[in-house]
Amino acid sequence: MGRAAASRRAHGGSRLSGRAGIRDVAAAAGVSITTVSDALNGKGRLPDATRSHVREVAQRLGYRPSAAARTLRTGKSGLIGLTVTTYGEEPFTFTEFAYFAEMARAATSAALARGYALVILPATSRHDLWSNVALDGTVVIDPSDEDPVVTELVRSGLPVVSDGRPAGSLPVTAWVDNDHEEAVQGLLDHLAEAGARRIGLLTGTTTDTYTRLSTTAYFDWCARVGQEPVYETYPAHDPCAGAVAADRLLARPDRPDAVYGLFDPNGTDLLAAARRYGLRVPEDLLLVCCSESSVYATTEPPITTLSLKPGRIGNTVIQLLIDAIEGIGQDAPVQQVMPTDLIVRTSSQRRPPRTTVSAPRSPGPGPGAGTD
Amino acid sequence: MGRAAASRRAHGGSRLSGRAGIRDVAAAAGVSITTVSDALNGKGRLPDATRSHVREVAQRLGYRPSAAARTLRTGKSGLIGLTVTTYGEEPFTFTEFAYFAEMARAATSAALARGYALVILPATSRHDLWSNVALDGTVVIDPSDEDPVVTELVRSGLPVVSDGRPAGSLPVTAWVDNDHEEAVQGLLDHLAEAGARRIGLLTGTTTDTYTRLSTTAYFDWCARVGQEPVYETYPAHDPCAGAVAADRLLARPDRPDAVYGLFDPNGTDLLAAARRYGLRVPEDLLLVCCSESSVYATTEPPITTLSLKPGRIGNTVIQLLIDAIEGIGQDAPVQQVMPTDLIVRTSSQRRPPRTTVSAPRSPGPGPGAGTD
DNA sequence: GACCCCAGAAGGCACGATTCTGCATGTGCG
DNA sequence: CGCACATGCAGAATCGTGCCTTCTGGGGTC
Repeated sequence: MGRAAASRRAHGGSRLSGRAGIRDVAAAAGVSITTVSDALNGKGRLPDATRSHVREVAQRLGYRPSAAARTLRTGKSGLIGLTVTTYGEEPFTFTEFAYFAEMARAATSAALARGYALVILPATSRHDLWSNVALDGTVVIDPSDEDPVVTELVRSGLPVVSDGRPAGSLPVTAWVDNDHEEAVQGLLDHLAEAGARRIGLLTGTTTDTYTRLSTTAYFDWCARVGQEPVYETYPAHDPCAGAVAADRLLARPDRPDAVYGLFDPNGTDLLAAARRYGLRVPEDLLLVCCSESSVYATTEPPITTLSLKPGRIGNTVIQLLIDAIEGIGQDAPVQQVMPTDLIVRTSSQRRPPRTTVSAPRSPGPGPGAGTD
Repeated sequence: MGRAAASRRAHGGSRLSGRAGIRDVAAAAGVSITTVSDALNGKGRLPDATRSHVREVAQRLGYRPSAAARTLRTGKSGLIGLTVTTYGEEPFTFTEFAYFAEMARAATSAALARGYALVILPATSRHDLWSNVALDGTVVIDPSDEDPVVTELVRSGLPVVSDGRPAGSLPVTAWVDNDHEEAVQGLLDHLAEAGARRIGLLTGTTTDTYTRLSTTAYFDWCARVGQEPVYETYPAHDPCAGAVAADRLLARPDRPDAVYGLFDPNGTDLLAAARRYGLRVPEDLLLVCCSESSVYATTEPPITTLSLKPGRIGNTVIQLLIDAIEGIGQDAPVQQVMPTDLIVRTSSQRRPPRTTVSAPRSPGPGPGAGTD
């Protein structure tokens, strides 16, 4: 008892710390600390009268439980890491493309709805930073081959869900990805149906799975239909290099009559290159690029885009991760393949469906904000 | 002593908890907990031999200090909230525009360099979420009038630095903003010099300071040069409404011969509207919009943009916030105004500087990734 | 020889919440 | 009337680390 009394005296009520603690609430409500905790968390067996009384006192004192103390005790922080792999030497290319922005938006929203918050953590950050924040789990976007950070995370026992198939044998808890093979094949079929005889590819030099799978699918399709591959590569993190590569592709002697660009800015790059060479789109050149940007609805001409539906991916990734954190649905499949969406516009149709230009951003199945 | 022994026995070494704690390191190194803590944090007075020995043992055991315990003890979590105000009823429009993306990128990078991580927290999230994460400070992007979340944060004693002047008398710790008056006036002068007689404005219905200051600057400029204001407003969070408003503006009987669009997508919107009405850019219509997107370098024609330099803003905001958190430089000015950058392209020049189209994305003073 | 000083290391409290254990008090039933 | 049982609540251990305080020798000085 002597120790308890000394301890209480040392606290000195709510004078020392600016904010009210659970002890202050207990004292003000005339109950014990246990009762306050139980009343606020709905845990113990208390009559409604006590419960509401405690809640009211806590509200009046402006009591906010300490996140650090709760995390220390329960072992759960309610924080999810959002790891963005950096490309090359670039300091941090988060949201370089609209994909990341939309994916992060959906992930944040989904996490918030289940009571979690997202912490942005680039993969290149030093390890001491990772240990400086208590995470319940991590989302990894496009993990590269044998990412040391991911390996470290998994070894420390944290659930890790990746956006994109993990390369190599990265032991992630679960992953979500698009069906890139089907997407590329369907898109190439679409171009061939529109009259393309030789389809070119603008792709990247990076080794992430998206680039590799899409490029492989292109080669497979070429082999199947008996076309010689026509492609140019460039480091995807360098926007200037993309414009140069687009130029190279259209300057080739075996110039393609249709091009698919793997990265977001390729659409405008290819359009500018086509103008330089006097190629009309879609009459002389069919164009498709993978992008989430809405600018391609209003370019001249509007450009057909392949949407990876990053919103749906971000949402799914978060659901899987939180399920793993909370230990529910462990028997569910740990990998999930999601469809893509080809938004057909003028640039990939030899005969435009209408001669007059359509109304601006018609409310049809356009690139509207699909929040599902 | 009896209590200590019982306590140590209850722990049972590193069996119970999967990860090694500081006690395990102390036991393995044959020293006390205090010595381990001092050795790893470089705090006490220890010979280098002991220090390196402890470090080696900790390394061998894979010891990672508990972030929660450290936060509880020190009161500092190393986490900074990144608050994004939501527009209207939209669930969460984070990175709707390239501005947010670039600003968040720079802020993340700057915070990381000083040992902090960013937590994404929409302003509409319920209060219980805010108390669920221990923050050392918060960045608020474009706080609206008397934002309840900001008021709550400031009252809880946390440093709050806002991107954009706080509306009303929001008592933020510091703020950073562009010189919007000067930017708009300089831009309108530029258009007038290019031959514009009647300059229109495409602006928003929201009450954030950016919109208000820019619109006011437009009205002031009009009053000064004796031009009747010609403007259309629309809810900035709705991309479709932007296209419609652009259409409205060009359909007016007093059609302007130059337009400034306050928001990122306005450039393509106005370009599309001009095409619909058969207006040539820049011959019949001069165009400028505020945007950080690089697509305007390759549109037909390339569009002059006003860059707010979000990277610099994000970096400055973080520096100010961390300075306030760590209590250094309190006598420094708590508000900082930063210049903007007008990137002049074809759309605002009556006489293009060269008759031939320039090379793609020339390495000149273009919208390159200025990371400073 | 007594005294002080100081490097080096250990002891133990406290951060603020959760939660297990357990006591006191009503209530139903044999 | 007594025992089993549910209810309402308090005490105290505990999470893992930081740091304030204390202890212990060994060497130097008067």
